[in-house]
Amino acid sequence: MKEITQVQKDVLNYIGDFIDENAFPPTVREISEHFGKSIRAVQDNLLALQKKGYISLVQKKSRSIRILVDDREKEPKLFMDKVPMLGTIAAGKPLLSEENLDGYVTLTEPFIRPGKSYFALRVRGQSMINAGILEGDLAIVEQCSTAVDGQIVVAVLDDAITLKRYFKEANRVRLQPENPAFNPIYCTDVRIVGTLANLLRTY
Amino acid sequence: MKEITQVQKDVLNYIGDFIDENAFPPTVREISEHFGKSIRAVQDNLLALQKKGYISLVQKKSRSIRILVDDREKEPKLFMDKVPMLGTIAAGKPLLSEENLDGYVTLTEPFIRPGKSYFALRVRGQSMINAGILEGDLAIVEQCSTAVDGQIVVAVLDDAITLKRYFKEANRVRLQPENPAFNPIYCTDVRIVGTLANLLRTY
DNA sequence: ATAATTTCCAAAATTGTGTATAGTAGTCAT
DNA sequence: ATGACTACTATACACAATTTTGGAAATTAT
Repeated sequence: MKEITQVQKDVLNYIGDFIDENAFPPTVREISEHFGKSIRAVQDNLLALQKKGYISLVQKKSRSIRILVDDREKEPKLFMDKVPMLGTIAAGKPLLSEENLDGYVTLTEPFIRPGKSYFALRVRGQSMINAGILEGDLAIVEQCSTAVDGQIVVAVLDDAITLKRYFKEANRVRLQPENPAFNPIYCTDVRIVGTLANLLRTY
Repeated sequence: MKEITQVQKDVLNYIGDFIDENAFPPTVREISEHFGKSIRAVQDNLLALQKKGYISLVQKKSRSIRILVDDREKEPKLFMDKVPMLGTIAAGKPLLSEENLDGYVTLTEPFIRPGKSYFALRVRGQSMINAGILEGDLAIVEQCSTAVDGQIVVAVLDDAITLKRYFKEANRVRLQPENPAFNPIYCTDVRIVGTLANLLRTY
């Protein structure tokens, strides 16, 4: 983004403040009156701001200033998104298909990050209890197809979906529960669909 | 709120759509052209909408329509709020004072609910490990000063703050850890500051 | 039934508004 | 030092936009 001058910044911020107050943008004249300078001066300012991509203008339309980049310092708006919640997994359907969908949860940074995809999954069973993952907890899973040793992953095995700790061994993959009552699962053909990003429990 | 007619509703919704698309409101002319009716007709519509409090208009200013009540059906905006995160607890200071504050986490429904107050607390120690609450987890606590037997509460004891399961006994309160290596705390003078509402763990 | 409200039209009056003309002057990089 | 950009004044024009004037017909409430 091109740099803008202090004068241009002042004009841009005035426009932003005006819109906040009035819900519609100011006219060129209103801006010129506010700063006590000529109409042409403001025109030049606006043209410069437009050329630099900070605002857009529609030819011959009144109050057609639209702010594209708000330069005013204010709390940065935080990233927020709906994360699809998987319900019962229907055999033979893609994981995130309509059939498997069970609503959405809305989460914000820093739990989810822009540019990554997530889904949510209700934990079933006691197999991860020693990792503090209880039945009914909501697992927020970052979608990815590879994992690092020791990571908790969501894996698909014969149309079933499971949450386990991942370990790569010589010719196989070990999916390790965190509960002595459960045995590890060994498999050669396993599909990793995501890694555990967050755990959410509601009391 | 006064009822509006279908014609008025159509005009109001068109204005809303126009603003969504252009970031500035339409002129009376643009509305009249869109509906293919006279300028005066639209003026009457606008005046009616203004009188009923759905929009505001500024005399003689172009594009000065401001929508006060958006009649368009759209997804209900979900409740969202910043929850203060408590850091190290400074002795002798109120719990939610500036000194104890360590930023905010933003959460949404259904984890937090409108009308209730919350704070967040980073879990320290292993004392609740058998309840699946690990060191480093983020506890979302609903502020309240009473608890029900068996609930996990945040209690203040001699300027220290602790997360335990609450049990009322004959002449005292038992704060029960969820770890056999820890002993229960018995006290007569305990202040409950909240109950555990959610647990959030980031991997 | 009668009043009040709503909806609409055409045309004219009055302001508002974007844009243009014709300059002056300063800064900055090449 | 020369061009590119910035910033500004003052005035003028043409079209845009709000508002007014003076109606008429349909609907709704009392």
